[in-house]
Amino acid sequence: MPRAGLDPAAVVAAGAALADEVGVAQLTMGSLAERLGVRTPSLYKHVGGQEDLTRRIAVLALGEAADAVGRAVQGYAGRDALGAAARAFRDFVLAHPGRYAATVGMESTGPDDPLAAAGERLLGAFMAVLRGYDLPDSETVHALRMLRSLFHGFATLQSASGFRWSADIDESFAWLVAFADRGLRAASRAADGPPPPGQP
Amino acid sequence: MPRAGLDPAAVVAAGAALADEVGVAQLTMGSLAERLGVRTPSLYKHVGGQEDLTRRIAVLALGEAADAVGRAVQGYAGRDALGAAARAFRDFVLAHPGRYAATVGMESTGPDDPLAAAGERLLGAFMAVLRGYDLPDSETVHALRMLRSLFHGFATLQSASGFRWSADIDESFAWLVAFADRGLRAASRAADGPPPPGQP
DNA sequence: GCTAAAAGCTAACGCCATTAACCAGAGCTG
DNA sequence: CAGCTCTGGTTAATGGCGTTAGCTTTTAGC
Repeated sequence: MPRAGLDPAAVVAAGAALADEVGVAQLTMGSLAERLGVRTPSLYKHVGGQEDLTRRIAVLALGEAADAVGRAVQGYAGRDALGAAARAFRDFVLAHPGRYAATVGMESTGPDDPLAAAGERLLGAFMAVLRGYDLPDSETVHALRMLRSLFHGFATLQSASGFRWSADIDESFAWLVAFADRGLRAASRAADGPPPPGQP
Repeated sequence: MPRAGLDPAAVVAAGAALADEVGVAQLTMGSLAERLGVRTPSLYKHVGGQEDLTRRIAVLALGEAADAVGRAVQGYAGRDALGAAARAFRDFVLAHPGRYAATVGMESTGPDDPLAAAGERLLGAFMAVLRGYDLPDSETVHALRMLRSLFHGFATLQSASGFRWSADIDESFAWLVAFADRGLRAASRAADGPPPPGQP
């Protein structure tokens, strides 16, 4: 009975890959064990159970997304940084729909939860983008939430085939990024001069 | 053996209510049957199974959301309509997290799928909002997708307690709506004059 | 080499979704 | 009013999945 040589990281990585292939809802302990050439109960030597497994997959996904966005942003600022970050994030979600889906609805249990740290890193990558638009400090958190909502929403909807109409999705995404860029530049200008009027 | 007097609509309504209480992932046929004072297999006389049940819950949720947004928008235009629609949508998702969660990742099987019709109605409600900003026709679909991504993303993230920091979430939402409004007004102005320059 | 922890296995349990087969009651029909 | 039938309920059974318990074998450290 040769050993398979598994460890938690290998199990989580295989689980994430399988989730990308079949969807996180169809990720079953049995199928993952089969993929790893092992019997189902053996997995419990490495992860606490299904809940723990998807949690670790979510941590992995957030970390990878943070890396991808952070890497894409390097050397760019302003609109270019925003575009690069947006593209990197969306590409990641589309390339890894299962592991990203594992992150939605995942709540961090405490301040020392690795999930919280991974989330912070991803937020930090977007924060770096915002630094290129010199927003008032009071608005940074709002802008961050806006970007997160926008990109998370778009990626989630596209990943779920939520856009029925056949209009070009890449074109919509580019429009959306340009929209966010214009808005952020306007908001940064508002820090210098008077804010844009409420009624044109 | 007195009859419970169930019908598909009653089962779906009870399922949606239960999903709101315990989350769509914990919505089990057994718990729903117990809630209805009936044995589990009896549910199969009214719905085709769990897949069919959550599908019907999603249709119900989309229809209710469309009603709520459509009602909120009545009599308003422009920024007021956008704010009313945004508020109505978010309130709905937060009040009914379970049934809304049933809609994500739900793909309509064909053109005569009731799910498609319900989705169209919700989109139509947001389309009415966009009519207040006279965008070029070519941009309407992009703007629609932007609004959908933005609101879906925000509501989903908040519903999942995804915003860790304590900064006021209502304030962020108001900022986000104002941001979208400014951007849409700029886009409508772009239809008249030249578009805003790429580099300031 | 010996020992002990780690990593695998089989067996068993319980929950859940689903199906089959059966039964009672309500309403229509004669 | 008697009876038939359709409907909405029932119990029983099946199969899949997650999980736990207990055993065994390999590996690593002394």
